[in-house]
Amino acid sequence: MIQELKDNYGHLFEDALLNEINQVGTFKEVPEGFKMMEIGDYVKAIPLLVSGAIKILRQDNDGDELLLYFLGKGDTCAITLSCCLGQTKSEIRAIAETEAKLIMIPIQKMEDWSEKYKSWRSFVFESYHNRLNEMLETIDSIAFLKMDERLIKYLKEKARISQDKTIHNTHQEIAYELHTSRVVISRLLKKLENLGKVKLHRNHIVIKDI
Amino acid sequence: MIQELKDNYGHLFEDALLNEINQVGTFKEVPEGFKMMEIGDYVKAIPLLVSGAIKILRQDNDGDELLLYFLGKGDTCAITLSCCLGQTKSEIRAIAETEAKLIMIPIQKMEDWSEKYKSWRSFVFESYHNRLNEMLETIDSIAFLKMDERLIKYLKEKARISQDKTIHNTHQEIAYELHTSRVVISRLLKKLENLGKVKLHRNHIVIKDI
DNA sequence: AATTCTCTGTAACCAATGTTACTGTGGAGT
DNA sequence: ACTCCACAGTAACATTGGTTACAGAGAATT
Repeated sequence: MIQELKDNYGHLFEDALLNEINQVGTFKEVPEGFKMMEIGDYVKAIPLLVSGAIKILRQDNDGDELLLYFLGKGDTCAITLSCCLGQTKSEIRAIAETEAKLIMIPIQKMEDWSEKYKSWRSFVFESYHNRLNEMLETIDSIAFLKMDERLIKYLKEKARISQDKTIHNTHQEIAYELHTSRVVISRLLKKLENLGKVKLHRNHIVIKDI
Repeated sequence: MIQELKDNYGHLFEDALLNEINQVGTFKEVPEGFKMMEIGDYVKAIPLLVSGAIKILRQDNDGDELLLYFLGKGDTCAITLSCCLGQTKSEIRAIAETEAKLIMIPIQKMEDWSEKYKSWRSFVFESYHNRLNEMLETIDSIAFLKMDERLIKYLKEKARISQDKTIHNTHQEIAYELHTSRVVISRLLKKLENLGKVKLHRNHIVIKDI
């Protein structure tokens, strides 16, 4: 039995299912920044995240990016599930935000387990539920918040998901994820620094009190 | 057998399931503008839409609204499914965009059918898939499009879903759904009229060529 | 016909955000 | 030490969208 499997999903899945996962799943470790899925890719396996974090990005026709949300341990990617079932192309890009460990499940098992295991069905539905809610959160942020509020929310979320009060990104990188320009981010960050909420450095930002 | 059920879902569900739906489902007809679900409501039944259209709205803490998407015939509300399973409150508001006919399914059947019927599982997963994609579309619109493009998209979508080239709304109502102000909408609509794309009237807008 | 109300058109102004351009600075590499 | 380069700070300006204010046009009511 893969230890990480038991630790992270033991309370969710019944033993028979855990055993099956153990048999057909493959363990995978990816470094920070690893591109796990690109827009247009076909999905061949369902990832169960056991440690680390993954960021999910959307891109428009002009190549403009936007961060949708982060996945943490115990999460799976509902959009991936969705793609698997429909055999459709990915609509999103997934990149490892930190180094991450995953168990990959071949998609053929999906239908099989959905019939056999109540706990698997619950897990899949729960995942969809969580992801729909994340999407609603994202929509709220874009539609109802101003850029300064979005930036604060972004910094908080990033610190939470990576468990690190220091954000290791340039202003440009943050600008990409929030779909705005570098100058705007620099401007707002400087304001936050003047308010004592962050401390700015070259290539990283330390969160003080937000 | 409810005729609308067979017409709309006959090709999707196996006969045994159709029979069960027929037995436990209740037929419901609602007028245009009927509020089918409010934020904070608990969901007691899953709606299968057989005719008409429903709009799904999001609201922030200040009461500001935003249209998420429309549901058409053959659709069900994935957010509702999601709420049913988690027994959580609704995060959205649902209002009949046109008069609509529905079949309401008690939520207890959900788990039952998920185990028994492959076609039901497929339907549920398909619904989630569609709704996630609608949400992505919505995010694209808000994040990447300017207000004039969003307005055009909105008018098109509204005409399509109601099968009517005439939009029966005031500028104020459109402004609410796009989360902007009446003046902005009036301004942009007038531009579209000058371009020959629409014809403006009191209380309604005729789409010419967009 | 006079009154009232809602809807629309428009101007003037303001705030937020995006763009362009230039500067300085620290670190990496030579 | 010198050069190069990515990164950050900042000013000046443009654009988009939001706000306020007011006028006129229908439609409904009295």
